[in-house]
Amino acid sequence: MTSNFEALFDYVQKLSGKILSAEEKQVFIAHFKPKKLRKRQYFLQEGDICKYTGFIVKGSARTFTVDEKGHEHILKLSVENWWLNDFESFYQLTPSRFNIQALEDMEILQITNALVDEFIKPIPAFSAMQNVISQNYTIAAQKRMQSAISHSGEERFQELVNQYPHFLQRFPQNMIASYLGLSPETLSRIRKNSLK
Amino acid sequence: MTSNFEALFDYVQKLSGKILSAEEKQVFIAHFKPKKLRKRQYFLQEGDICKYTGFIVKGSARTFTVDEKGHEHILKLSVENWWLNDFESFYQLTPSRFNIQALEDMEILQITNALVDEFIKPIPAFSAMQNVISQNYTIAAQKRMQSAISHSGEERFQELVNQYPHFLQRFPQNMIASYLGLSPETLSRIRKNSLK
DNA sequence: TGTATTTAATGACATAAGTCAAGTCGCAGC
DNA sequence: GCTGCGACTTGACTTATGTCATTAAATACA
Repeated sequence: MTSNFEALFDYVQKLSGKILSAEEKQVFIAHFKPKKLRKRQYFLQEGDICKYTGFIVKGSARTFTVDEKGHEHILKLSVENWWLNDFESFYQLTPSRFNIQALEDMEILQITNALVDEFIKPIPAFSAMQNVISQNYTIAAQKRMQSAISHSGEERFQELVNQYPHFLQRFPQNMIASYLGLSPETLSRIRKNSLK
Repeated sequence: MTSNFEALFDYVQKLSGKILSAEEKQVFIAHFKPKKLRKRQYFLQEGDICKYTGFIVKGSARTFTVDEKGHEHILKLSVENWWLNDFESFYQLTPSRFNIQALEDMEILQITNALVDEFIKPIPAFSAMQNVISQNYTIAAQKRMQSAISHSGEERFQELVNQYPHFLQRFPQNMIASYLGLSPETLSRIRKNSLK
């Protein structure tokens, strides 16, 4: 049962560059709760407050909105060793504008904001990890934004192929299209043309 | 001369919710260097390493890239009480992919990464401020990204009008267009149509 | 294995946005 | 007070992308 946690420990240690003591690991085990989600099950629904943040041990999920016309727009695709939450709702305890749904059966380790603050943040490796994540995230967000305002759909697709090649195997093409801000038909045509 | 620093002190105190002691203020004054930039002058050029981060006391700037066709794309517009830097280049000391140029005459307070780490980060109010900024930035980046993949040019323009109304007075329309990922002609037509 | 559901491809057409060129306006600098 | 440049608008046209409808293929699952 504890084996679930190895992925989390490895991840924290790798990103922080610090080793977790046996006592610190026990603190993680005491407060993170293992949870399973079935494919299609919702981790969060629009309008709800994101009470938990989850570390993804296995499986994948999408974060998306639904517009007035009923079209879904995927903001984030999440896989193993990423965190699952709506950052804004989780930290500010405000109703979320997003839905988060499992795309495959998932195993996560989840915890509330209050417990993070009280027990987990004081662990130096964890707060160091948070700083690294925050820095990486900022850089990635900037790149994605630059791509969005500067590049065509075809260019954005090529960048995704280069940056996350495994996404193509793992997610249906219509999800990829939505993530890129394209219609499924357009992505289908882009792929057809780029086979030359 | 010290009056320059009041804006910075106010900003740090407001965001962190902590008061700066007289000694801490002296640490800021000792390490941040006032610098003036003339309109059109570059704070950073593509390919250079962003050695400094600057707090904007007065004036404004744009962060942009130039693509193969010679078109400029504005990623960021920065005004008073914002920080001026390329985050990625500044923290990782890698050559920047961006240009940063003054749009008006500017007064900034600048400092190197090394000096921040050694003298400024240890000030509790400053590191608290950094956490708040990082959180706000992440939320803002997520909203902007959602907008980019979900909304039309017209909708993105309306969001900008609501969120940063003063930008319209302050920046030429072609800069706004570039920030929104639109051609100047398209933005001109959007404005014309939305006058109904 | 057969059947239902999801996903992908494609054609025909509509709409959004970009491009190029021309012309106007306003203003900074000589 | 000129002059020239930058900013904005507008029209004509092109290109990219979206929409709708249909069919085919892949997949889930009973």
